[in-house]
Amino acid sequence: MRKRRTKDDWTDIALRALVEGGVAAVAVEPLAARIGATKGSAYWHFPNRDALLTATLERWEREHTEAVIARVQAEPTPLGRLRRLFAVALEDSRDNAVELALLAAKDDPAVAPVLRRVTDRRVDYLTDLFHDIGFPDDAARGRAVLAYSAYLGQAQLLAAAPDLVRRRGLLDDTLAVVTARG
Amino acid sequence: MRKRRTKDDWTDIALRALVEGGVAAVAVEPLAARIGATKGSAYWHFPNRDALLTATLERWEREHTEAVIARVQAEPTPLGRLRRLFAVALEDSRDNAVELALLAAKDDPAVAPVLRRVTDRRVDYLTDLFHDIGFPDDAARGRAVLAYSAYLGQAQLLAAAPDLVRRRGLLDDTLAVVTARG
DNA sequence: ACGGTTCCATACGGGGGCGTATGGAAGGAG
DNA sequence: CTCCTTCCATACGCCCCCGTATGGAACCGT
Repeated sequence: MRKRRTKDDWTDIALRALVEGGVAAVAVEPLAARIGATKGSAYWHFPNRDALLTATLERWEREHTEAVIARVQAEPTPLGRLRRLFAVALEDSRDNAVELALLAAKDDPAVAPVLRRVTDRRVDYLTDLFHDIGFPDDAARGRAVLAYSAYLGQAQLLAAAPDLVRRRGLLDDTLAVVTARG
Repeated sequence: MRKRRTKDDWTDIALRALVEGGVAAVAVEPLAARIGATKGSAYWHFPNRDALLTATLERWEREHTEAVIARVQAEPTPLGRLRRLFAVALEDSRDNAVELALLAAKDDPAVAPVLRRVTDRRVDYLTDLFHDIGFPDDAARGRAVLAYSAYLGQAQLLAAAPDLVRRRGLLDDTLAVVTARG
Protein backbone atom coordinates (compact mmCIF):
# COMPACT_ATOMS: atom_id res chain seq x y z
CA MET A 1 0.00 0.00 0.00
CA ARG A 2 1.13 3.49 -0.82
CA LYS A 3 2.22 5.51 2.13
CA ARG A 4 2.42 9.00 0.72
CA ARG A 5 -0.58 11.08 -0.23
CA THR A 6 -1.01 13.94 -2.65
CA LYS A 7 -3.15 17.05 -2.48
CA ASP A 8 -5.57 15.30 -4.79
CA ASP A 9 -5.88 12.31 -2.49
CA TRP A 10 -7.03 14.71 0.18
CA THR A 11 -9.49 16.66 -1.95
CA ASP A 12 -10.82 13.30 -3.14
CA ILE A 13 -11.94 12.08 0.24
CA ALA A 14 -12.86 15.60 1.25
CA LEU A 15 -15.28 15.68 -1.65
CA ARG A 16 -16.64 12.29 -0.72
CA ALA A 17 -17.17 13.48 2.85
CA LEU A 18 -18.78 16.65 1.55
CA VAL A 19 -21.29 14.61 -0.43
CA GLU A 20 -22.11 12.41 2.53
CA GLY A 21 -22.08 14.81 5.42
CA GLY A 22 -22.02 18.35 4.13
CA VAL A 23 -19.43 21.05 4.65
CA ALA A 24 -19.08 20.25 8.35
CA ALA A 25 -17.89 16.77 7.45
CA VAL A 26 -14.83 18.20 5.76
CA ALA A 27 -12.83 17.96 8.97
CA VAL A 28 -9.18 17.09 9.07
CA GLU A 29 -9.10 14.48 11.77
CA PRO A 30 -11.99 12.29 10.64
CA LEU A 31 -10.72 12.49 7.08
CA ALA A 32 -7.25 11.47 8.18
CA ALA A 33 -8.64 8.47 10.02
CA ARG A 34 -10.60 7.51 6.95
CA ILE A 35 -7.70 7.80 4.56
CA GLY A 36 -5.48 5.83 6.91
CA ALA A 37 -3.19 8.72 7.71
CA THR A 38 -2.84 11.37 10.38
CA LYS A 39 -3.32 15.10 10.55
CA GLY A 40 0.37 15.53 9.90
CA SER A 41 -0.17 14.77 6.24
CA ALA A 42 -3.08 17.14 5.83
CA TYR A 43 -1.30 20.01 7.51
CA TRP A 44 1.69 19.49 5.31
CA HIS A 45 -0.34 19.74 2.11
CA PHE A 46 -2.63 22.51 3.34
CA PRO A 47 -2.02 25.34 5.76
CA ASN A 48 -5.34 24.73 7.51
CA ARG A 49 -8.74 23.15 7.27
CA ASP A 50 -10.17 26.06 5.33
CA ALA A 51 -7.59 25.73 2.59
CA LEU A 52 -8.48 22.06 2.22
CA LEU A 53 -12.15 22.93 1.92
CA THR A 54 -11.48 25.67 -0.61
CA ALA A 55 -9.27 23.43 -2.71
CA THR A 56 -11.94 20.76 -2.66
CA LEU A 57 -14.69 23.13 -3.75
CA GLU A 58 -12.61 24.67 -6.47
CA ARG A 59 -11.69 21.30 -7.81
CA TRP A 60 -15.33 20.26 -7.91
CA GLU A 61 -16.25 23.51 -9.62
CA ARG A 62 -13.52 23.06 -12.19
CA GLU A 63 -14.31 19.44 -12.98
CA HIS A 64 -18.08 19.25 -12.81
CA THR A 65 -19.86 22.47 -13.71
CA GLU A 66 -18.47 22.73 -17.19
CA ALA A 67 -18.61 19.00 -17.71
CA VAL A 68 -22.39 18.98 -17.44
CA ILE A 69 -22.76 21.88 -19.82
CA ALA A 70 -20.40 20.28 -22.31
CA ARG A 71 -22.35 17.03 -22.19
CA VAL A 72 -25.60 18.86 -22.77
CA GLN A 73 -24.27 20.80 -25.73
CA ALA A 74 -24.21 17.57 -27.70
CA GLU A 75 -27.97 17.80 -28.17
CA PRO A 76 -28.88 19.37 -31.52
CA THR A 77 -31.86 21.55 -30.59
CA PRO A 78 -32.09 24.10 -27.77
CA LEU A 79 -35.20 22.44 -26.46
CA GLY A 80 -33.46 19.10 -26.48
CA ARG A 81 -30.59 20.65 -24.57
CA LEU A 82 -32.95 22.02 -21.98
CA ARG A 83 -34.59 18.67 -21.56
CA ARG A 84 -31.30 16.87 -21.29
CA LEU A 85 -30.03 19.44 -18.83
CA PHE A 86 -32.90 18.83 -16.45
CA ALA A 87 -32.64 15.09 -16.83
CA VAL A 88 -28.89 15.02 -16.28
CA ALA A 89 -28.95 17.48 -13.42
CA LEU A 90 -31.60 15.66 -11.44
CA GLU A 91 -30.24 12.20 -12.09
CA ASP A 92 -26.69 12.75 -10.85
CA SER A 93 -27.40 12.58 -7.16
CA ARG A 94 -23.73 12.87 -6.28
CA ASP A 95 -23.36 16.21 -7.97
CA ASN A 96 -26.69 17.17 -6.53
CA ALA A 97 -25.54 16.49 -3.01
CA VAL A 98 -22.64 18.90 -3.42
CA GLU A 99 -25.02 21.53 -4.65
CA LEU A 100 -27.26 21.10 -1.65
CA ALA A 101 -24.31 21.07 0.70
CA LEU A 102 -23.16 24.40 -0.69
CA LEU A 103 -26.63 25.88 -0.41
CA ALA A 104 -26.78 24.67 3.17
CA ALA A 105 -23.49 26.37 3.99
CA LYS A 106 -23.92 29.45 1.87
CA ASP A 107 -22.70 31.70 4.69
CA ASP A 108 -19.36 29.97 5.00
CA PRO A 109 -16.76 32.34 3.54
CA ALA A 110 -15.11 29.47 1.71
CA VAL A 111 -18.39 28.42 0.14
CA ALA A 112 -20.09 31.66 -0.81
CA PRO A 113 -17.87 32.65 -3.76
CA VAL A 114 -17.99 29.19 -5.31
CA LEU A 115 -21.74 29.00 -4.91
CA ARG A 116 -22.09 32.41 -6.44
CA ARG A 117 -19.99 31.57 -9.47
CA VAL A 118 -21.73 28.26 -10.07
CA THR A 119 -25.17 29.81 -9.73
CA ASP A 120 -24.36 32.65 -12.10
CA ARG A 121 -22.82 30.33 -14.63
CA ARG A 122 -25.84 28.05 -14.65
CA VAL A 123 -28.43 30.79 -14.82
CA ASP A 124 -26.47 32.41 -17.62
CA TYR A 125 -26.40 29.19 -19.55
CA LEU A 126 -30.12 28.69 -19.02
CA THR A 127 -30.72 32.23 -20.19
CA ASP A 128 -28.88 31.48 -23.42
CA LEU A 129 -30.93 28.36 -23.84
CA PHE A 130 -34.24 30.14 -23.45
CA HIS A 131 -33.00 32.81 -25.76
CA ASP A 132 -32.21 30.21 -28.40
CA ILE A 133 -35.63 28.70 -27.90
CA GLY A 134 -37.09 32.01 -28.90
CA PHE A 135 -37.69 34.08 -25.82
CA PRO A 136 -36.64 37.72 -25.95
CA ASP A 137 -33.68 38.63 -23.75
CA ASP A 138 -35.68 39.84 -20.82
CA ALA A 139 -38.16 37.01 -20.69
CA ALA A 140 -35.36 34.51 -21.24
CA ARG A 141 -33.64 35.59 -18.06
CA GLY A 142 -36.89 35.38 -16.14
CA ARG A 143 -37.52 31.88 -17.37
CA ALA A 144 -33.96 30.92 -16.58
CA VAL A 145 -34.38 31.96 -12.96
CA LEU A 146 -37.68 30.17 -12.85
CA ALA A 147 -36.27 27.00 -14.34
CA TYR A 148 -33.26 27.06 -12.07
CA SER A 149 -35.52 27.57 -9.09
CA ALA A 150 -37.59 24.60 -10.14
CA TYR A 151 -34.43 22.54 -10.44
CA LEU A 152 -33.14 23.57 -7.04
CA GLY A 153 -36.49 22.91 -5.43
CA GLN A 154 -36.82 19.51 -7.02
CA ALA A 155 -33.32 18.63 -5.93
CA GLN A 156 -34.28 19.54 -2.39
CA LEU A 157 -37.47 17.54 -2.52
CA LEU A 158 -35.64 14.64 -4.05
CA ALA A 159 -33.45 14.57 -0.98
CA ALA A 160 -36.11 15.32 1.60
CA ALA A 161 -39.23 13.61 0.27
CA PRO A 162 -38.31 11.49 -2.74
CA ASP A 163 -41.74 9.94 -3.15
CA LEU A 164 -43.30 13.33 -3.83
CA VAL A 165 -41.11 14.13 -6.78
CA ARG A 166 -40.74 10.68 -8.29
CA ARG A 167 -43.88 10.96 -10.36
CA ARG A 168 -44.28 9.85 -13.91
CA GLY A 169 -44.24 12.77 -16.28
CA LEU A 170 -43.01 15.36 -13.83
CA LEU A 171 -40.01 16.10 -16.00
CA ASP A 172 -42.14 16.61 -19.08
CA ASP A 173 -44.63 18.61 -17.09
CA THR A 174 -41.91 20.85 -15.76
CA LEU A 175 -40.47 21.41 -19.18
CA ALA A 176 -43.83 22.10 -20.75
CA VAL A 177 -44.73 24.57 -18.06
CA VAL A 178 -41.41 26.33 -18.01
CA THR A 179 -41.29 26.78 -21.77
CA ALA A 180 -44.96 27.77 -22.13
CA ARG A 181 -45.55 31.03 -23.96
CA GLY A 182 -47.09 33.76 -21.83
CA MET B 1 -35.11 41.86 35.18
CA ARG B 2 -36.70 38.49 35.50
CA LYS B 3 -34.45 35.76 36.76
CA ARG B 4 -36.40 32.64 36.04
CA ARG B 5 -36.96 31.30 32.55
CA THR B 6 -39.63 29.08 31.07
CA LYS B 7 -39.50 26.40 28.43
CA ASP B 8 -40.87 28.98 26.02
CA ASP B 9 -38.08 31.42 26.78
CA TRP B 10 -35.67 28.75 25.72
CA THR B 11 -37.47 27.74 22.55
CA ASP B 12 -37.75 31.43 21.73
CA ILE B 13 -34.03 32.08 21.57
CA ALA B 14 -33.44 28.64 20.15
CA LEU B 15 -35.69 29.58 17.26
CA ARG B 16 -33.91 32.87 16.83
CA ALA B 17 -30.57 31.07 16.76
CA LEU B 18 -31.98 28.55 14.31
CA VAL B 19 -32.96 31.36 11.96
CA GLU B 20 -29.56 32.99 12.20
CA GLY B 21 -27.20 30.06 12.29
CA GLY B 22 -29.07 26.92 11.34
CA VAL B 23 -29.61 23.78 13.37
CA ALA B 24 -26.02 23.72 14.59
CA ALA B 25 -26.55 27.06 16.27
CA VAL B 26 -29.11 25.52 18.58
CA ALA B 27 -26.45 24.74 21.18
CA VAL B 28 -27.06 24.95 24.87
CA GLU B 29 -24.05 26.89 26.02
CA PRO B 30 -24.10 29.72 23.46
CA LEU B 31 -27.84 30.06 23.97
CA ALA B 32 -27.42 30.25 27.71
CA ALA B 33 -24.83 32.98 27.36
CA ARG B 34 -27.14 34.87 25.09
CA ILE B 35 -30.16 34.61 27.32
CA GLY B 36 -28.08 35.63 30.31
CA ALA B 37 -28.32 32.31 32.07
CA THR B 38 -26.30 29.15 32.39
CA LYS B 39 -26.68 25.60 31.20
CA GLY B 40 -28.21 24.71 34.52
CA SER B 41 -31.47 26.30 33.45
CA ALA B 42 -31.59 24.58 30.10
CA TYR B 43 -30.87 21.19 31.54
CA TRP B 44 -33.58 21.65 34.08
CA HIS B 45 -36.22 22.39 31.44
CA PHE B 46 -34.97 19.85 28.92
CA PRO B 47 -33.26 16.51 29.38
CA ASN B 48 -30.72 17.29 26.68
CA ARG B 49 -29.91 19.43 23.68
CA ASP B 50 -31.94 17.26 21.34
CA ALA B 51 -35.09 17.73 23.36
CA LEU B 52 -34.63 21.49 23.19
CA LEU B 53 -34.22 21.33 19.44
CA THR B 54 -37.24 19.11 19.03
CA ALA B 55 -39.40 21.34 21.20
CA THR B 56 -38.28 24.35 19.19
CA LEU B 57 -39.10 22.75 15.87
CA GLU B 58 -42.45 21.48 17.03
CA ARG B 59 -43.37 24.87 18.37
CA TRP B 60 -42.46 26.49 15.08
CA GLU B 61 -44.43 23.89 13.20
CA ARG B 62 -47.45 24.42 15.42
CA GLU B 63 -47.42 28.19 15.27
CA HIS B 64 -46.33 29.01 11.76
CA THR B 65 -47.34 26.42 9.22
CA GLU B 66 -51.03 26.67 9.89
CA ALA B 67 -50.86 30.42 10.46
CA VAL B 68 -49.75 31.02 6.89
CA ILE B 69 -52.46 28.82 5.49
CA ALA B 70 -55.10 30.50 7.64
CA ARG B 71 -53.97 33.92 6.48
CA VAL B 72 -54.13 32.86 2.88
CA GLN B 73 -57.60 31.40 3.20
CA ALA B 74 -58.96 34.92 3.61
CA GLU B 75 -58.63 35.46 -0.14
CA PRO B 76 -61.89 34.79 -1.94
CA THR B 77 -60.73 33.02 -5.10
CA PRO B 78 -58.43 30.02 -5.35
CA LEU B 79 -56.19 31.88 -7.74
CA GLY B 80 -56.03 34.78 -5.36
CA ARG B 81 -55.09 32.38 -2.60
CA LEU B 82 -52.30 30.90 -4.67
CA ARG B 83 -50.95 34.33 -5.47
CA ARG B 84 -51.11 35.42 -1.88
CA LEU B 85 -49.48 32.21 -0.75
CA PHE B 86 -46.46 32.78 -2.95
CA ALA B 87 -46.23 36.41 -1.96
CA VAL B 88 -46.51 35.71 1.74
CA ALA B 89 -44.17 32.74 1.67
CA LEU B 90 -41.39 34.53 -0.12
CA GLU B 91 -41.69 37.77 1.78
CA ASP B 92 -41.39 36.35 5.28
CA SER B 93 -37.66 35.85 5.31
CA ARG B 94 -37.71 34.72 8.93
CA ASP B 95 -39.98 31.80 8.26
CA ASN B 96 -38.03 31.15 5.13
CA ALA B 97 -34.81 30.84 7.04
CA VAL B 98 -36.26 28.11 9.23
CA GLU B 99 -37.37 26.26 6.16
CA LEU B 100 -33.89 26.41 4.66
CA ALA B 101 -32.30 25.43 7.94
CA LEU B 102 -34.47 22.33 8.07
CA LEU B 103 -33.67 21.43 4.50
CA ALA B 104 -29.99 21.87 5.28
CA ALA B 105 -30.24 19.49 8.22
CA LYS B 106 -32.69 17.05 6.76
CA ASP B 107 -30.65 14.08 7.98
CA ASP B 108 -30.83 15.11 11.61
CA PRO B 109 -33.23 12.70 13.33
CA ALA B 110 -34.87 15.57 15.18
CA VAL B 111 -35.43 17.47 11.95
CA ALA B 112 -36.52 14.84 9.46
CA PRO B 113 -40.02 14.15 10.83
CA VAL B 114 -40.90 17.82 11.15
CA LEU B 115 -39.63 18.56 7.68
CA ARG B 116 -41.60 15.67 6.34
CA ARG B 117 -44.85 16.76 7.96
CA VAL B 118 -44.47 20.37 6.89
CA THR B 119 -43.63 19.41 3.33
CA ASP B 120 -46.58 17.06 3.07
CA ARG B 121 -48.95 19.57 4.57
CA ARG B 122 -47.91 22.28 2.16
CA VAL B 123 -47.97 20.14 -0.93
CA ASP B 124 -51.37 18.86 0.10
CA TYR B 125 -52.68 22.36 0.49
CA LEU B 126 -51.26 23.37 -2.86
CA THR B 127 -52.87 20.32 -4.40
CA ASP B 128 -56.23 21.42 -3.07
CA LEU B 129 -55.64 24.88 -4.44
CA PHE B 130 -54.84 23.64 -7.93
CA HIS B 131 -57.81 21.35 -7.74
CA ASP B 132 -60.03 24.29 -6.89
CA ILE B 133 -58.55 26.24 -9.75
CA GLY B 134 -59.79 23.53 -12.04
CA PHE B 135 -57.05 20.98 -12.52
CA PRO B 136 -58.04 17.33 -12.31
CA ASP B 137 -56.73 15.47 -9.27
CA ASP B 138 -53.69 14.03 -10.90
CA ALA B 139 -52.54 17.16 -12.66
CA ALA B 140 -53.24 19.18 -9.53
CA ARG B 141 -50.75 17.16 -7.54
CA GLY B 142 -48.16 17.53 -10.27
CA ARG B 143 -48.60 21.27 -10.32
CA ALA B 144 -48.45 21.37 -6.56
CA VAL B 145 -45.07 19.66 -6.53
CA LEU B 146 -43.91 21.94 -9.29
CA ALA B 147 -45.10 25.06 -7.52
CA TYR B 148 -43.60 23.98 -4.25
CA SER B 149 -40.32 23.24 -5.98
CA ALA B 150 -40.36 26.69 -7.51
CA TYR B 151 -40.99 28.18 -4.10
CA LEU B 152 -38.18 26.23 -2.46
CA GLY B 153 -35.80 27.10 -5.24
CA GLN B 154 -36.64 30.77 -5.12
CA ALA B 155 -36.22 30.78 -1.37
CA GLN B 156 -32.76 29.30 -1.85
CA LEU B 157 -31.83 31.80 -4.50
CA LEU B 158 -33.21 34.60 -2.41
CA ALA B 159 -30.74 33.63 0.27
CA ALA B 160 -27.80 32.81 -1.96
CA ALA B 161 -28.08 35.29 -4.82
CA PRO B 162 -30.80 37.82 -4.04
CA ASP B 163 -30.16 39.99 -7.07
CA LEU B 164 -31.05 37.15 -9.41
CA VAL B 165 -34.52 36.64 -8.04
CA ARG B 166 -35.42 40.20 -7.20
CA ARG B 167 -36.78 40.97 -10.63
CA ARG B 168 -39.97 42.86 -11.33
CA GLY B 169 -42.71 40.57 -12.42
CA LEU B 170 -41.10 37.33 -11.37
CA LEU B 171 -43.97 36.55 -9.05
CA ASP B 172 -46.56 37.12 -11.77
CA ASP B 173 -44.44 35.19 -14.22
CA THR B 174 -44.15 32.29 -11.87
CA LEU B 175 -47.86 32.21 -11.23
CA ALA B 176 -48.74 32.50 -14.88
CA VAL B 177 -46.39 29.71 -15.79
CA VAL B 178 -47.39 27.41 -12.99
CA THR B 179 -51.09 27.76 -13.67
CA ALA B 180 -50.83 27.53 -17.44
CA ARG B 181 -53.00 24.89 -19.03
CA GLY B 182 -51.07 22.15 -20.74
C1' DA C 1 -41.96 33.04 58.62
C1' DC C 2 -40.80 28.54 57.50
C1' DG C 3 -40.62 24.34 54.82
C1' DG C 4 -40.98 22.35 50.47
C1' DT C 5 -40.71 22.67 45.71
C1' DT C 6 -39.04 24.80 41.74
C1' DC C 7 -35.48 26.67 39.44
C1' DC C 8 -30.58 27.70 38.44
C1' DA C 9 -25.30 28.79 39.08
C1' DT C 10 -21.01 26.66 39.62
C1' DA C 11 -17.82 23.27 38.95
C1' DC C 12 -16.32 19.23 36.87
C1' DG C 13 -15.12 15.49 33.41
C1' DG C 14 -15.41 14.00 28.61
C1' DG C 15 -15.05 14.12 23.63
C1' DG C 16 -13.96 15.98 19.28
C1' DG C 17 -11.96 19.17 16.11
C1' DC C 18 -8.09 22.76 15.19
C1' DG C 19 -3.48 23.92 14.83
C1' DT C 20 1.79 23.52 16.20
C1' DA C 21 6.20 21.36 17.03
C1' DT C 22 9.41 18.02 16.42
C1' DG C 23 11.77 13.89 15.18
C1' DG C 24 12.16 10.73 11.91
C1' DA C 25 11.11 7.82 7.68
C1' DA C 26 10.87 7.54 2.60
C1' DG C 27 12.41 9.00 -1.89
C1' DG C 28 15.43 11.26 -5.15
C1' DA C 29 20.13 13.43 -6.72
C1' DG C 30 24.83 13.06 -6.75
C1' DC D 1 25.96 5.19 -0.20
C1' DT D 2 25.10 9.78 1.42
C1' DC D 3 22.87 13.76 1.88
C1' DC D 4 18.99 16.60 1.31
C1' DT D 5 14.33 17.27 0.48
C1' DT D 6 9.82 15.74 0.91
C1' DC D 7 6.46 13.85 3.51
C1' DC D 8 4.17 12.28 7.78
C1' DA D 9 3.37 10.24 12.75
C1' DT D 10 3.22 11.44 17.43
C1' DA D 11 2.33 14.28 21.03
C1' DC D 12 0.78 18.33 22.89
C1' DG D 13 -2.28 22.47 24.20
C1' DC D 14 -6.41 24.88 23.02
C1' DC D 15 -11.38 25.81 22.42
C1' DC D 16 -16.11 24.58 22.25
C1' DC D 17 -19.87 21.92 23.21
C1' DC D 18 -22.26 18.08 25.86
C1' DG D 19 -23.93 16.28 30.00
C1' DT D 20 -23.84 15.49 35.41
C1' DA D 21 -23.63 16.65 40.24
C1' DT D 22 -24.55 19.47 43.90
C1' DG D 23 -25.56 23.30 46.79
C1' DG D 24 -28.20 27.07 47.15
C1' DA D 25 -31.38 30.81 45.79
C1' DA D 26 -36.12 32.12 44.60
C1' DC D 27 -40.86 31.33 45.02
C1' DC D 28 -45.23 29.39 47.12
C1' DG D 29 -48.47 27.53 50.24
C1' DT D 30 -49.93 27.46 54.80
